Amino acid sequence: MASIDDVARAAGVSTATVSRALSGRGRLSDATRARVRAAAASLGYVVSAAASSLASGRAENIGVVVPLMDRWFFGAVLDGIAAQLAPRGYDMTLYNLTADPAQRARLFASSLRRRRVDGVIVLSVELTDAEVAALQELALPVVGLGVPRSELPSLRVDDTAVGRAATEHLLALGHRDIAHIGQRLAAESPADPELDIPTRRGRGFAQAMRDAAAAGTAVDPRFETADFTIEGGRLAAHRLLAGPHPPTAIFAASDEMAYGVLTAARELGLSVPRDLSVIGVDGHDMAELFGLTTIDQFPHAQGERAGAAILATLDGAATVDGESLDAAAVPPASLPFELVVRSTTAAPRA
Amino acid sequence: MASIDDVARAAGVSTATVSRALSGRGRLSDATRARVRAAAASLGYVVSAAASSLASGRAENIGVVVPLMDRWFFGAVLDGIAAQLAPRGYDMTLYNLTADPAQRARLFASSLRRRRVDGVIVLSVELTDAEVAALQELALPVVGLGVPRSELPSLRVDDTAVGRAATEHLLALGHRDIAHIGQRLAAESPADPELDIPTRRGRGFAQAMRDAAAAGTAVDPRFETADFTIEGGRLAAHRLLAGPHPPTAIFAASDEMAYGVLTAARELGLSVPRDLSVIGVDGHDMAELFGLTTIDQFPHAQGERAGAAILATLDGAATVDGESLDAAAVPPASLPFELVVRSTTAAPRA
DNA sequence: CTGAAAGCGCTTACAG
DNA sequence: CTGAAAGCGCTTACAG
Repeated sequence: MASIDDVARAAGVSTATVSRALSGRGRLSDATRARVRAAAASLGYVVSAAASSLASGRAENIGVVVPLMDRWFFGAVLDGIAAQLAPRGYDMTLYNLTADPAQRARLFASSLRRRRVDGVIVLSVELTDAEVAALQELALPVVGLGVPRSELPSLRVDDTAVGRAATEHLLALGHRDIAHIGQRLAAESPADPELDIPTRRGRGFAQAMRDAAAAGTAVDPRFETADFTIEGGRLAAHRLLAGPHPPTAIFAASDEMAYGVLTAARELGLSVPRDLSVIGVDGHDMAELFGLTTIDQFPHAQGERAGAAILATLDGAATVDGESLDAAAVPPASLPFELVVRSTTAAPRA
Repeated sequence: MASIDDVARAAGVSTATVSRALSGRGRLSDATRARVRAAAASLGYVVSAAASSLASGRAENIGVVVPLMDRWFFGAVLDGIAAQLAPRGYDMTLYNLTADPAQRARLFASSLRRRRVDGVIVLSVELTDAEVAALQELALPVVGLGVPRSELPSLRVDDTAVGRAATEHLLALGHRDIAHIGQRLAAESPADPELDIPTRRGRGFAQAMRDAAAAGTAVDPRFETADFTIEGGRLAAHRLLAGPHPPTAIFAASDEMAYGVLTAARELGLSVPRDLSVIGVDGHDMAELFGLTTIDQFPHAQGERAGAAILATLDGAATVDGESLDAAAVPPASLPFELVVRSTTAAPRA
């Protein structure tokens, strides 16, 4: 394995010059640069990550904290992040944040503190105060995606608006008895950014129903709590549809729960959308296959934005040099979403 | 950020002793070890990955090469790998191997050669000869999972047996006109390990049908090629079902293609399994939801095995020290699979 | 069991 | 534009 000394010797320059030629940092004549690069290429020399990182303080690696690896949604986000990082030469190392307290403690107390990464992207996890503090003490750029914490620069879609949009679609079709499967807004509404995603979608639902009532429409909002899995959605739908006065439409806070609702409907012999309208949220891979009406939130594009945001923060930090990290480098703008109407929603039967 | 010197000073020992106490390498009195660990804990000291890696040659990081990030299957595998690596303190960095030649070249020529990882796991990708050579020149342990290359130690399920099992299930139900969607075995059969997964499943299908014919059953095998996406499966099914003499059963080489077949059947007004039986392969997340009969190959467990295999190779390499890497540390045994019968397969109509 | 010291392979002020 | 040299923060023979 060739070292920088081999390249220096082959090109007849110092190792300092090799470093400059290969990294592109510092001025250098074109001829020298070309000669060094040719020597490096012919020797198959590649800079050692450890040595470069130790000397420069740059790891060229981004840590991504993900709550679940085996969900399509996060895979799509990761793909979007990688698409931004790879062309810039950054690697991506994954950290799974489970529910296990020991595992979480290890992640924040050691894994993330080894200086292996230049920045971290945190995906849709609910963090404790101690964890947020640990993240801040990292002295590394952090970008959240759907992380309900105002202390952290975080990209997010306006989930209250998402909840409203889904509900308003059903109201516009003429539904009045509408149920929401997700998370119900608890008594008092805390400071906005602190609400988690499910709760915000639930609030959007409640608001839209309240507005409809205020406008004179006799609505009947219902809530069921579920855990964002297919099975959870299925069970919640059964509870909802078993009653004497079942809803004519269900707004599930995720596409996967909506699939569960579809399953429950089939099990009960209900025809969708004739007997029941169903709408989800995410823009899941298979929503088209199911003909599921949904609010697409473009997860791949979300990943790209998060990747771009962390790189921008890094670039900014590099320029400013030494100054505190600029959280403002992360655009506070809401991420886009879009209602996609397919065949699981229609007007209720007369 | 505390350094090893701070800890040494606080504990009243040399940095060598701190290193030994924290890494657990080398003999050391219990009292000293405890004192050093206490000092490190109270200072919040964590070893720098770069410095440790440069000095020791160990990165405590495994590279995973994946062809697609946004498929459930790979997410499940990654989750299995991470479950093995994390408790051992190993990180996992992801490398997306796309179809883009420039991107692939960059991956093998530089990303993987930065010495950022101690070993690499390669997931279900078809590698060119040059790529296999590049992997071998890495002088790093490599474990393939479903990689059709005899040069690389690779874990795999016996996909020919998988193909046979799926086909035999349909034959046992009484089907005779059976189609396979996947990859057809080309003219001559090359050396076994070099056949890719789709081709091996196709061969299993062909073998089972041939055996049935030899046993006196009048079978009618058909093949359609598709790209392992839902849409590809749907299109292939349409071609198959449009003809004058459509098959009564379809064996799709992946669950996602089977979902496409189910969609096509619905579009054509065919009832499953009354008019058409469908079986897939994978044990996909949503197979249960669809009631899809499938051959489960336990992807999460596959990831765990691959993670354990790479760690075992690393441990072996550490013990043998200097000797060439022991490919035999990877168990050549076939990975398990299992037929899961649900509601998309039944006897054909009389 | 413990320490002094060399060395891992780069990067980057500092000079010129 | 280029080089000599210090230094990044550890680990590990080598001694004792």
